[in-house]
Amino acid sequence: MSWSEEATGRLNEAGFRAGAARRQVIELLEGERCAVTALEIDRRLPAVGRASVYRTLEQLEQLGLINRVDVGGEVAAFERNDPGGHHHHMVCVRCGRLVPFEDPGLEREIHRVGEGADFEVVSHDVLLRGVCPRCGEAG
Amino acid sequence: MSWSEEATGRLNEAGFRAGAARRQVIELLEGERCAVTALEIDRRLPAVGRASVYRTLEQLEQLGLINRVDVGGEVAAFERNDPGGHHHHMVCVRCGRLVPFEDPGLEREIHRVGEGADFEVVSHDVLLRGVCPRCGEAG
DNA sequence: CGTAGTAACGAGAATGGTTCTCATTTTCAT
DNA sequence: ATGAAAATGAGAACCATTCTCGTTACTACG
Repeated sequence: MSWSEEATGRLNEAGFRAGAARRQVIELLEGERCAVTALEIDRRLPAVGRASVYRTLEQLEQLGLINRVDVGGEVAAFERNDPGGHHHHMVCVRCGRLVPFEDPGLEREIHRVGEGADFEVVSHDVLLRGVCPRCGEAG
Repeated sequence: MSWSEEATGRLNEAGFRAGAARRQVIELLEGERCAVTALEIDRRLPAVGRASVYRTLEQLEQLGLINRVDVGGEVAAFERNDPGGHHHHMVCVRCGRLVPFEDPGLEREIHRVGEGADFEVVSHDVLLRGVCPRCGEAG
């Protein structure tokens, strides 16, 4: 079952009705492997109102179907929560490019830290900041 | 040498003049062990203009004297960069409380990931989200 | 010690992402 | 089909942040 089918099903179970705006936002997210900002979604879906974009993102986030990604504090970005594709991000401090990576060893270590903490940890984020190969060459 | 003395010295070297607004912001940060938002600083320093708060934070960040901390995408928070006290954060998803922690094993693992990456990594952040002990009791 | 040049400052306007309001449209159980 | 209630979109409101600009204050120099 694809992520968009999973998402539609979970929304139905949660008591939401069908609607064109939400369907389009979900389809767009389905086609993105990494994070997209709310405004980019809005720009790419001229037929969908801003309010609906934000509403849909909020609903999807609450159901755990997408994750919010903070890379610089300015704008929030979102990506679908694919259980098999858990990853983190490197962001280029020069050009802002966002590159996903995964690392099982790092995951194990984070899990260990969570076990030993007072908090009941439910999720985590790792962000590496640096210079991407393209900008590194450029000097 | 205290952090505020270090900061003042570095600002002098960088060619900045002395000024009352910047001094007050630095003194406030000196007294905070963890992250504070720009608006909280503004509220706590009525004699200092908003513009000066943001200007000072920008200058301190560029000199590497403070770090920006993103915990939820809404507002940016800042804390002094204490070389001996590198740490990360756990944020409570219910009450928003921010708690610092450090873990050498995790640092090693992040360093290893950075070595193997295409990026030339210059800094990193880790954020654990969960329920703090206080909120966990409350149900 | 005065002075001039210039950086630092504060008030308030502008900006831009996000959230809210509300009238209209669409869904869906009946 | 029909009607109650959810979903939607346009635009206003909101709020953190940045910008503008006239004023203040620091400091190098005389």
